[in-house]
Amino acid sequence: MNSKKERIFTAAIDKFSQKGSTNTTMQEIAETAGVGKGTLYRYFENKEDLIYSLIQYGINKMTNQVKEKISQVELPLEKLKIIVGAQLEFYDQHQNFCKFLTREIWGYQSKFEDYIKEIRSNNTVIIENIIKDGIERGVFKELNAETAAVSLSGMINITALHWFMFQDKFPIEKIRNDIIQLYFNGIKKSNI
Amino acid sequence: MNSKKERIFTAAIDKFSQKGSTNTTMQEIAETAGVGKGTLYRYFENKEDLIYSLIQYGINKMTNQVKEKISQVELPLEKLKIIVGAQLEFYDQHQNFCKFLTREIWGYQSKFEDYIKEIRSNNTVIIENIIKDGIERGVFKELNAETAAVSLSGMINITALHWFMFQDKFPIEKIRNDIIQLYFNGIKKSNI
Amino acid sequence: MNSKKERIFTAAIDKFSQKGSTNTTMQEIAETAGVGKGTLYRYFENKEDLIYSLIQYGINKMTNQVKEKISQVELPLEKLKIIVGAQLEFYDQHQNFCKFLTREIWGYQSKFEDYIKEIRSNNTVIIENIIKDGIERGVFKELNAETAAVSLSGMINITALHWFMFQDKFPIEKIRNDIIQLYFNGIKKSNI
Amino acid sequence: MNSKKERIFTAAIDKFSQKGSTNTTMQEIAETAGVGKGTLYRYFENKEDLIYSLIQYGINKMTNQVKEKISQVELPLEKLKIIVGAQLEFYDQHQNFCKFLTREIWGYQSKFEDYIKEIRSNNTVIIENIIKDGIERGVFKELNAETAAVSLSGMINITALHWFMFQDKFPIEKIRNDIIQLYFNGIKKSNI
DNA sequence: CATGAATGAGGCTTCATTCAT
DNA sequence: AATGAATGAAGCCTCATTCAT
Repeated sequence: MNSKKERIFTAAIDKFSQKGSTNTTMQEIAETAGVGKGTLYRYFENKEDLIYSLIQYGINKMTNQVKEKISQVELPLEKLKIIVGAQLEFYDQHQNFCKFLTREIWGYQSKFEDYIKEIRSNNTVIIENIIKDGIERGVFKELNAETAAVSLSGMINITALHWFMFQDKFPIEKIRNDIIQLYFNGIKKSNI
Repeated sequence: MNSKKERIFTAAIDKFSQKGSTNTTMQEIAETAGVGKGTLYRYFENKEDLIYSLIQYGINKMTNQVKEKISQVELPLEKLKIIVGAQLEFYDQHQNFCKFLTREIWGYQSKFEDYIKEIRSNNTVIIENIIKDGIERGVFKELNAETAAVSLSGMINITALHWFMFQDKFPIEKIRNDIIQLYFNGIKKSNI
Repeated sequence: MNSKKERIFTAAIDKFSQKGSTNTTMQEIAETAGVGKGTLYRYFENKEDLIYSLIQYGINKMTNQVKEKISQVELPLEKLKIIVGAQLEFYDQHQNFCKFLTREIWGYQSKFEDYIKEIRSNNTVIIENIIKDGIERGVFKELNAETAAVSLSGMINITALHWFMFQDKFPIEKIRNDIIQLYFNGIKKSNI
Repeated sequence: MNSKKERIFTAAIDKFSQKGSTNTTMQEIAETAGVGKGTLYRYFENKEDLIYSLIQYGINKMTNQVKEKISQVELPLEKLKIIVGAQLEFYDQHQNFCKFLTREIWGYQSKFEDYIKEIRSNNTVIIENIIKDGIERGVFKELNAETAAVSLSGMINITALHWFMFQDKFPIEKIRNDIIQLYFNGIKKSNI
């Protein structure tokens, strides 16, 4: 990856996460990246392309990181545990990207449609498949796998976002344990 | 509430949810509402004010609806059950507002900060308090109440959004049951 | 003169003199006059008409006041003395109108052309004729009467404006004497 | 001075003098200058800044021209003579600017306040000081120096404006002599 | 008669994009 | 290849004017 392109990526994520993509000017990105405005257009067709590329780049990075880790274990339960940890870790390392992504993904219908589908298939579907596998193996309850998968995604994503925005520190281990506990066994105390 | 103001509200939510607030022009809103451009400015100081008012109006409506319903039961468990149902119901009735809100709320610190705080205290905190109550009563596990509350919010919110965007129908009862089941007892099959 | 029309006139002069006619809205005038916005249009065709009428009204008032006074004396010298005093007095009584007028008169070419001509013939020409008369009678030097007339106008007008803007009080008698002294005998000390 | 900035200056003066600054659009200025609308904003922060800069630029130019000339003579009488000539000359060379300036300077307190003060101190005060000097030396009458200075300014300014607007030619030498004659010795024929 | 809600033309300004250097 | 001056489409907002009440 070209180092100048990386600088632009970083600058763009930085700005986008602070002010949103629409409120960030190409000028600002160029300045932050320390390149000329015209240079942006050597690496990206236009602003939209920059946003798309950014989403794709980040999603791929995150998905690959997650995929690699879950490939090392076999059981659905273990896989989900790893996903929660890996996802939180990634968000922690890339808070800005996380904010940016959340905002861009739940937004437009039209143009981003395809990208969103792709993100979905790259992300939620992974979880969905693990859950289906778990249901088949008889270790998970017979819930709608899609709902269950999206629920987990929502828990992780929104909790991370919430902590970023309203708290100073992000106690990742504690949060991970709570989410796993919650998602696996529920909030109710088992009253043997 | 003035009927023309309501028309503007509706038009704005409609457009904002489709294209995001920044990509929607005042012109478009006026046209959709069937009023003149200048009329918008009789009811709202400027575009920002329109967005603020919209968030506030919707949040209040939702919160009131939820608050009223949970006041009718006593047990934390029952309260949470009702919240899941009421929240999904509201989202179902106001899909566009739900999309708009999710998009506006997550992302930037910005000038919306205060509103977001308020929204939080009006919404997540309700859940948080119920959970704290449940923990004290010994019916809920000793998790971080904040994380647990935000997790539930995330589950409901993102699941609803997901169904709106990727599926034709919104089987509210089924989803409600799945989420409650998941949140109360977890995904793991109890292996007595 | 209708009292409501007078109130509008007064309000308009007040606002116009403070912010200029272009920066004053019909709304403001209506509010200051204590009437509805629509009412303005019962008395004036449009904003331009209001400005025109205002200029005309003020000029007429001033000219009449001056004309009446100079008709009481015969000699050119006496007439000029009276004009200086009367003009300063009028400006003093109608500072706002004076400011407004100066700004409007030395402005546009096009539309106001006719009005300006009229103002000129109503005002400067009076002085010009007195000067011509004085030259014929041999009491005034043989200067270009037009230049001499406009010069006096400029002296009076700009001096008044200057005092309004940069000094708290307007010592009208002192200024009148200085201007007369200056205009009649010049600044040079007569060196016997 | 950047040539494109000069072109904008010239275009702005041209338009402003014809229609007043408030009735001139940035669009028009851009077109007249032969540049794009956006280009104006590379050279001036906004319309107000353009007006300010214009006033300042012109005033400085005029004042410098005058100052330089009067520095070459010593006697108050000579200095004033030169000022009348230099000022008329400048107005003649920059008729449009003269119209623009007169219009902008007189009228409102507003935000231009500071600039007007500066203009005053750069312009009228020069005359005022010469007059004070002359009074001390015993060659000028003991009039209020401020009134005397502003009077001369008014004579020159308004006479120039008058000739520009109502006459085809501007017989600068003749006007200069008349004004000097008038200001030095008065209109009254000395009756030995 | 009087009012003020409603309108939309038009002004100022921003910013993605181009292109000459 | 890199730059940033230049551009003009497009957005927000104001305000003179109209007209139903």
